[in-house]
Amino acid sequence: MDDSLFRALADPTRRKILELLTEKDRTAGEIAEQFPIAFASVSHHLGVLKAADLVATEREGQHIRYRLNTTVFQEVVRYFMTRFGGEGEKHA
Amino acid sequence: MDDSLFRALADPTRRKILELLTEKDRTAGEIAEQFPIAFASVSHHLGVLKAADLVATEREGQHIRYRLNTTVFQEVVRYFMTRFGGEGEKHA
DNA sequence: TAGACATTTATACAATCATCTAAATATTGT
DNA sequence: ACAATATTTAGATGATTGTATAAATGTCTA
Repeated sequence: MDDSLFRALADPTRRKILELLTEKDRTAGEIAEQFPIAFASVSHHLGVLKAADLVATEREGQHIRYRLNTTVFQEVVRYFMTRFGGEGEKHA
Repeated sequence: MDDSLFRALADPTRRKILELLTEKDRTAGEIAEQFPIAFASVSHHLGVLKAADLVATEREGQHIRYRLNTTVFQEVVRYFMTRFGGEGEKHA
């Protein structure tokens, strides 16, 4: 379980980005316009998420489309369940 | 899902502390001696974990005993499963 | 190839953070 | 009450981080 993963999750803007990507894949611009900060700042956040392997990208002409890497989230869930797991998730 | 929770999890020393507490409850001193940093620094980390409600404390004479707050971990697991969940946890 | 659009990279800066040492607080035993 | 032990709090410092603006890169279309 890489350190970059938890650091990436520590920022609320990045978590919001991940939630946006839950709904559907989006381009960098579509993501950026959801936030009151500069495009370049969002791009930086996207870079952090990508470095943590939480998202993947694909170029689509001028645009770059981002999508969740769900595999990594499964690893996160597994991390918490195995280490601190307890019994809170049985029914899901 | 509080921001302090994710920020608390972002530091590797704090995650290690949590893993130590998985094995058994421990006093601040027992925890601190596991790390190469100053006791005061560990105490600071413990404060962060407590502020995030990831651990709870109980005074025992001169010592202060720390224990995991497993309820919060269940919330973390639920957070990931509901938002990004997918199917990675079915069999656990 | 030039210009427009989409995105990232470079650079700078203020804020936050992890750590340290020293001082303060709390408890116990003499 | 005093000294010893356990732990936290205060204050300082260097490193990291989130954000901004400006410049660079990549892609499309005329």
